[in-house]
Amino acid sequence: MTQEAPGTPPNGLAMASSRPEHLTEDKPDGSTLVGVVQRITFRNDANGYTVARLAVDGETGAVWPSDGSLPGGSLFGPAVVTIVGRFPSLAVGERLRVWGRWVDHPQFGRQLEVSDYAVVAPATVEGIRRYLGSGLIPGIGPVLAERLVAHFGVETLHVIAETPERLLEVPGIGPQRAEAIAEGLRRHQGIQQVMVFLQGHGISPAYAARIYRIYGDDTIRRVRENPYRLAMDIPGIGFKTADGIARSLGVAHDAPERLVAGLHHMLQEAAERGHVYVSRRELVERAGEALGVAAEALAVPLGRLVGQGEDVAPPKAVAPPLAVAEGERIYLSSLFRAETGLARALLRLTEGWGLLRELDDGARWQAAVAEAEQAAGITLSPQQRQAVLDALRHGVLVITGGPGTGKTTILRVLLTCLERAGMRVQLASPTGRAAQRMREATGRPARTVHRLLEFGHVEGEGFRFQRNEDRPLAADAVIVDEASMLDLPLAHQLARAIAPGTRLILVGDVDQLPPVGPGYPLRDIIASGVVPVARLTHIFRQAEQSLIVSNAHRILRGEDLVLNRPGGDFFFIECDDPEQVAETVRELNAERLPKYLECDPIEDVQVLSPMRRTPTGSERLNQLLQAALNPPRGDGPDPSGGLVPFRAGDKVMQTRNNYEKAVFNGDIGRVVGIDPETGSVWVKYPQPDGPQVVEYTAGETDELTLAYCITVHKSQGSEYPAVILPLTTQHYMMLQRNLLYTAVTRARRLVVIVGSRRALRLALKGIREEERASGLAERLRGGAA
DNA sequence: TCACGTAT
Repeated sequence: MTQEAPGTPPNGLAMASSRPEHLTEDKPDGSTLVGVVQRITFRNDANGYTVARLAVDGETGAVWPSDGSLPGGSLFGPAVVTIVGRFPSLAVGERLRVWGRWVDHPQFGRQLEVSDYAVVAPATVEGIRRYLGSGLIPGIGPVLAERLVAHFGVETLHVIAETPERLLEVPGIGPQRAEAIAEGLRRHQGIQQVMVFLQGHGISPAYAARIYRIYGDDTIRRVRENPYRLAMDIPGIGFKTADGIARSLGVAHDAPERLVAGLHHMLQEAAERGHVYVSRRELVERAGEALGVAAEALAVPLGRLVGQGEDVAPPKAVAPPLAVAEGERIYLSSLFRAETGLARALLRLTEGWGLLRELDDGARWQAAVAEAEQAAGITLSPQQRQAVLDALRHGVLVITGGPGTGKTTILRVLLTCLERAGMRVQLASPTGRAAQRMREATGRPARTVHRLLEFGHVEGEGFRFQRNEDRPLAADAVIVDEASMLDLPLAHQLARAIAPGTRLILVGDVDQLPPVGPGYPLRDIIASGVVPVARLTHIFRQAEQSLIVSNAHRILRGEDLVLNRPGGDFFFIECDDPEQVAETVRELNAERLPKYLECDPIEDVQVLSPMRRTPTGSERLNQLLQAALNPPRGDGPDPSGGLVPFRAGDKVMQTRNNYEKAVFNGDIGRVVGIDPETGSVWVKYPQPDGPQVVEYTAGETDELTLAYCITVHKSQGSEYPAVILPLTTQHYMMLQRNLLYTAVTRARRLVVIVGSRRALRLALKGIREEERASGLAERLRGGAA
């Protein structure tokens, strides 16, 4: 005999309210049952799909199959039925009310397909014991559950929820334990309720859990209030998901919050493509199309997005507007702040230095440079010497030039000069690997810009940069290499952390690939004409007649390339079929190039692909090249039994910075050993002071990928004797001048492009190239912020 | 599912 708690039980455990509220108590077309979960037969944690056995209560208004047949059980005992459906979390012992439809499964017989369910308070001692002991409630296991139930009986749940202090009556439970138990139960019930609600609107359990972690018990209220907040607050949920939830909640197609969120989403999408702002007209047109509303309907929402027109909806809280309108340009607020802040900081850094230049005829520094050259055993060209002098005499300087123009040489002399003058210098770069190269080139410590600015977790504030105008970097000069990789937000963080009086020197090649994030500050700073720029054009490294060098310049100008000159260093093999391209790449790498250059096919040849996927992408080519260049030895089974995805001898690349191992994203090495027992892998990396062998445990090998072929993006900042570049029209999206330029300039001795003429032409024309919208150059010229 | 960086 069971008694279902009448109405809403005193402890609030009956969870009728946990059901999506749009559902009525009984569905006319289905069945409803109440029972205790006996056993979980099957469960898929990824989507919550569960098959369980439910021991059905006697008189709870159960609706049985209309043909009168009893599903399972007997006429006399409690019926045990199979229920099937999606349950975000379910524990043995839980008491459920389920709604659903009877189906006859060919293999498993009659079962209830559950469309909705609610957790009901377990009302029997046994039910409560099983529920609490299920392990689903943090802090309570079977033993403790037993003790609690033995003491409080059917009142147990009521006691925990309402008068947790009474838990102290149970021997062995102290105040802390009592608190933990109450909290555990409350939390579990909260999660249950939220899970059911979110599930009802088509959100996967994984996301539901994430949402609950952030919104807590406030979840249902907040999601109902404005589902579009999810897109902003929950990582991984974008506008599209939020829009789906909104639709399910019945939010109108032209509801103001939908349109505001849609506009915001368009701005974010533009930022992902590198744009700092979007013109009002383009924003409204594109958003109108995407949202399926007339452009005119967006005028008011746009006003609300930029913080105007509070009359539309009274502000609920004093939240800063998401966007800023400046004339016809609409910015995301964060990017507007970054752009104006960067301009202001740079202008402030350049101020006051003019006076120094006038007072100082430069003689003092000229002498210092000459001394430094001597000390370093380097003779600079006049162009290079001028760059060093400019760096010493200006607040901000850009040094830009392509590969081989001597940026590293300048860096060394400049550093010597500054240090001899007793100045403190800080070296940094946007990537860990570039910082590592800087360390090697200068013999001085160099860090990522993030580490320089002490990016890290601050209690109660999340992640942020801890160096800023209030706590600037202690240095007389900050030198940043590979500055083309700085995006607008990072450049802003950097500039604001530099005190007036500290020199900022940005070194980079502005023709390489644009940064990952929005904006292209190095390009804009140069274009503004406000900051002195030292342009290095003279190429020392490669012979004048090198086609690699001259073709690199042709690429930048969009001109046709000079190809296949006998004895030359720049070849094009025409090939239209992607499969044939892949085969040609393999043959070149494995056979022809090693012979032609008398070099090692793995160490000295690097295949670069514009993409990862496609038949000529890095993933496929890696498989092909691994088989060709490092075939399995012997024909026995893989000695590691498939535990290790690599073979001894494989060329591999580290894919994220690992300071503990001192290996950085983009480092390439060779597998020198594998332990088939433990799955450990040893990789040898070349280092200036001799190769280093690094151990990876089985769990760490996911930091590595095969590197016979890598993407052009990953190759940025590296050089190789020979480069092979597959180029097909399947790479359409990626065919840009910067990409071709970057790929080609990675090669010291030889470049071979394999692909279609059309693809090459597309890349030269930069057909897909989109100028990044940015107002930084104008702002710098305007002199104001 | 274009590609790419940083941080715990």
